[in-house]
Amino acid sequence: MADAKVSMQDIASRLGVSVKTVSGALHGGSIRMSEETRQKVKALADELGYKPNLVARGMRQGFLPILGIVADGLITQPFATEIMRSFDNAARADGLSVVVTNIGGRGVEASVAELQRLMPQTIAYASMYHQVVAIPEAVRGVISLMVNCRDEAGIIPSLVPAEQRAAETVVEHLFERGRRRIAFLNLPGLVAGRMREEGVRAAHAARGIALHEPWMLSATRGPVYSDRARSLVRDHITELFSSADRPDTILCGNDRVALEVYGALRRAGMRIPEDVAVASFDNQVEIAARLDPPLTTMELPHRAIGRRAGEILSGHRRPAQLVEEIPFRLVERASV
Amino acid sequence: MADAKVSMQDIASRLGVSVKTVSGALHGGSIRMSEETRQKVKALADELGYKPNLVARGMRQGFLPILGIVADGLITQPFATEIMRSFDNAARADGLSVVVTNIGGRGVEASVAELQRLMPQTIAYASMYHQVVAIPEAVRGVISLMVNCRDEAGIIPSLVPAEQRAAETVVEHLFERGRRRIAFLNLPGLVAGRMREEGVRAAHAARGIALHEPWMLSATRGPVYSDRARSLVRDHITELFSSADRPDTILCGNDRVALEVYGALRRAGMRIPEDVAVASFDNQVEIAARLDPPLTTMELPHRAIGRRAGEILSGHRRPAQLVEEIPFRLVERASV
DNA sequence: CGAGCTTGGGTTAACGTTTACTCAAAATGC
DNA sequence: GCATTTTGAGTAAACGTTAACCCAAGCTCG
Repeated sequence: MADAKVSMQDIASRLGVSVKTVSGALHGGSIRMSEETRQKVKALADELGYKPNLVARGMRQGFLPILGIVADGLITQPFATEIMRSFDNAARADGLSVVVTNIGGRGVEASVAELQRLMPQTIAYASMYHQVVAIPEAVRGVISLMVNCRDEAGIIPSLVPAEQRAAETVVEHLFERGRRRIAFLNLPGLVAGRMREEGVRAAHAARGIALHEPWMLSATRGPVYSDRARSLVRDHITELFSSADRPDTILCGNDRVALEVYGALRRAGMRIPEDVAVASFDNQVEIAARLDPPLTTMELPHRAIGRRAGEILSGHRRPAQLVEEIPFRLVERASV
Repeated sequence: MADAKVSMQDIASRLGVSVKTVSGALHGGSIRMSEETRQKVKALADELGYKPNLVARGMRQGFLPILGIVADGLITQPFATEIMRSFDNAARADGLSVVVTNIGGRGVEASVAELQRLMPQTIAYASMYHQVVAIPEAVRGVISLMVNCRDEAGIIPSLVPAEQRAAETVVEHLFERGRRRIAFLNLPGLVAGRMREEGVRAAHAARGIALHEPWMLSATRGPVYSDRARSLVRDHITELFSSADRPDTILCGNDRVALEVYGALRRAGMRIPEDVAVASFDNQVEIAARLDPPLTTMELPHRAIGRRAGEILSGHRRPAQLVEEIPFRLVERASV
């Protein structure tokens, strides 16, 4: 109908009431008012196409319906856009807009300061990968949730993937499939890597199956797996299959490592899964689903993390505990 | 220093001047005022760590320092995050925040309405891939730039990749490398595909080299290349190399098609580039750089588009013309 | 039936900025 | 030296919304 901006004043004068009456009628239940007046106001507001001016309201209340995100590499890395997407959906359902600012080179404090200019309702810190972040004390009070990471001081509520549990699950799954001789090509430089190793050990212990210590290997020289580490993976595979004492399964630190492992195994003449099973973590679908055979992998719960974060930040739920762990999902494909 | 929010009023009363004086002093040059007062105000503002309240200013002026983006699949598709990233950088340099809203299933009007609630300074429409979009008349006036797409009515300034020019460039490059018999596995359902075909034809015409019509092929059945079209690509390759009249180059509609072509050629026993060269469009690095041999491809100018869009939207430059074409870059690798 | 309570709604003042208007003092021109 | 212009800065209103406060009328209850 009408589209030029309609203010409460317009509604009020047409109805011969005061602005406060209009505000009260539209605002909700708490203000006492006759049902008749309320309906009258609402009807006219609808008819005129009234949209509240959020900026004016924001000035009054001291904040805007905005959810600020300090993104640590998030936009940059396409892999983690899942988080953003489900986050965005959850926020929109509550009438909140999401404003993202990348840390870039600036540091957390500058990023938070930039966000605060728009007076967001809440600010969250979201990381592209599972890490432990040192949040400067000055901004600790203003960040209300850590997404896909934890703060070093252990003060801010956090949402992280249940790494250890995921490792236990996949190892358990391998046991069920009759695999007993598992080699782990881990990424030990990362938080996720360390926790997954714990899980692998715990799963073995729980079943009373001995873990072959020399098979706990590193897929990387530095902290992160990169193309430069390719040869290292190949060497590991060569070594593993040169002796008679061979593993029946290669568990990989992530799908990219698995990609390399596939190549190395093929070169070594091993068939997957007949001669050796391969399993992994992350479920980076561009890799995992396209490998031949498709890769069994533990899916990072990015979507669930985003959704949960949205719920918490828009106020529907409180975090279950200070560090809430979100479970992975086992994606069974043909490699086991 | 001081961090509790400092308002102009605070500065004014400490200095014994009026608020308007403070506003004038900080606002810039146009208001007449003694240089002494101005300096005094600025100094105290600095000392107190004054940050203007953007929301209050926004209410007064009717808009916030926000750049609104209606994203058509942009966040979803990691491929195009390049645009967003350089966009974000350009905007931040001007003190603007970027607010993105995904169209999702809602349609343009609803998305624009949502954005407008925050009173952005300007709104742009950004697409994940080069397309022609029908912008409803109601919101035509409010969208000031089309990014990586054009509006059907030809009214809104647009920034698009120079598809035809890119095709000319790569074909020219192939000619220079001595290739004369080029087969094109195009994506004819897309705007980009149609324009690239024009370019391929134009490049042949410019050099007076005959184009072999049966080699202008489609890599897809539907409009977009998907995994389902794999077999079609394989069939084309088989066919092309079954006769004696063979091409010496396969130009692919995009890198994913090239990926499939690599497989089909290998199966057919053809070596790249010795027996046949392969070139492509997009430079999706995860594919193009990792293929063996690495793929020569025309890089989509996503970063340049984002940067240019940021410049235009923050007001530094006007678009050169209604539809501004941003050139691709030839990325030479070993496949030619 | 009157005191006190409830109800419905108006009045007014904020929130922090910007800006149109005003006005006094200083500077300039004759 | 007086009239006029320029300069510097104050006053006040406005942006749209919310909220503390107030008041009048009707109600309940002893």
